[in-house]
Amino acid sequence: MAEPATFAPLNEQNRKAKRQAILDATERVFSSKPFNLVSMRDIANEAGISHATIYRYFPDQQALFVEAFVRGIQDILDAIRNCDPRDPVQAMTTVAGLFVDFLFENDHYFKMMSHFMLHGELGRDRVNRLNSTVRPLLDQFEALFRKLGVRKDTRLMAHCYFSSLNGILITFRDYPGRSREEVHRHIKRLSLMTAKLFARGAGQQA
Amino acid sequence: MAEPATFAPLNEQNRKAKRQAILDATERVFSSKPFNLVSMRDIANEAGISHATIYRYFPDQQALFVEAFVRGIQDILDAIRNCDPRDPVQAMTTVAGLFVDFLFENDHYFKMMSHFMLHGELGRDRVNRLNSTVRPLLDQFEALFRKLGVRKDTRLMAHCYFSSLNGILITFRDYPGRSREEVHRHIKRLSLMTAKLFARGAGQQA
DNA sequence: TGTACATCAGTGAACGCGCGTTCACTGATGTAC
DNA sequence: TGTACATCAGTGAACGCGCGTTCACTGATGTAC
Repeated sequence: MAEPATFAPLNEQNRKAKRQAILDATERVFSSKPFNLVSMRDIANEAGISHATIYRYFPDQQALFVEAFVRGIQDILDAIRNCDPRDPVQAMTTVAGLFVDFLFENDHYFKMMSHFMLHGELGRDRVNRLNSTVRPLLDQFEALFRKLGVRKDTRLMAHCYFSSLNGILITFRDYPGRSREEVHRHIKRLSLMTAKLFARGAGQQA
Repeated sequence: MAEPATFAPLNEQNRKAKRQAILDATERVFSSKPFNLVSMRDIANEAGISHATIYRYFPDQQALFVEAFVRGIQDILDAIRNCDPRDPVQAMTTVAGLFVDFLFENDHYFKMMSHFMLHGELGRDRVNRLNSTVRPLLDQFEALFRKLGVRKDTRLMAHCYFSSLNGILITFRDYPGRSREEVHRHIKRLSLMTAKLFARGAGQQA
């Protein structure tokens, strides 16, 4: 009874490492092809395992995708969390830039997010998992508006700001006939314009 | 040579009517189930014809969907076009309300739009067809900003406004655990807040 | 140290499904003479 | 009016494909005695 206990955590570590390896592969596949064409076989192939093996680590495809998303956006969440809030007007545009840049460069996260948002067929638990992942971002936005002097409806404003940036990305990411750089510049311009608008509008409201 | 000419238009009319009937059926199916589950067989079934018949009227599924979308959003485009622009501040919120209400009630159009935006795999011609359908909306927005006194970057502002409203819809339409009415109220509140923000920000810029 | 046994990660093959699209064919309608 | 022919809308069956998931099995590793 004592010995198995010393082995269990080791196996558990092993399992975690394998899970991470599968998530790594998932991420790589996502960056290489359109979201809707990513299959379990692709991911297994990329990870160098059989596709059946994935089901030993994740109950189904949805769970795998949700985990990959949650893990993948931690970096940008941290970056935004660490944004210097002493000059809130400046911080508004910085945050917008970070958000938009990250989701433009790593557009598979964005596609996953949109996919989850558009297809409401996720189970309650998984929706909650996604929501609590995104919540810190809204908290951060809300804190900024408060620093800007807004006293009323700060949460709603955060919602507006968040969805505006989302909207810019989804609406203009496939501008036809424009190069990737042109699209990026356009998106960046729009998001900075929006950031200023919100910063100004918030200041005025206060 | 003379007789066939008198018959041809009649057949052409017939063809048009059939096309419309198929588009009607498409619309009905879209309202009844999630966008990604709509199949050619569903639509044929709803129209009371064989699924093979659809291919006599539309070259492929994409063309059918694009046509259904273009036809379907004409109503809302007209409604927004006829919006009284004499009080531009008021018009900003009215337009936002119309836009959001319509796309919330008829969310299949919204799903189609998002789908087209997310999957850049449409041919150039079809993307252009979609774009020129949406363009009047941007024109209308731009005109409003001009009325509000904005002189610079009016097109960019219209882009911001358009994508903000889009973003609200896509971000909050599947708020988990909220009733349809609650979600609608939330979306409405956010869009009016955004409209005010833009109206104010534009006025200030002027 | 050696042997019998249990566990379990990993797997290739197969299941079952639904899809968009095509094909060969039917039959009604209109044309030519 | 009658007959042979052309056209073409409409169709059910079938094609070909790819998917998520499951299953029965293998083989390596660790355990018990």
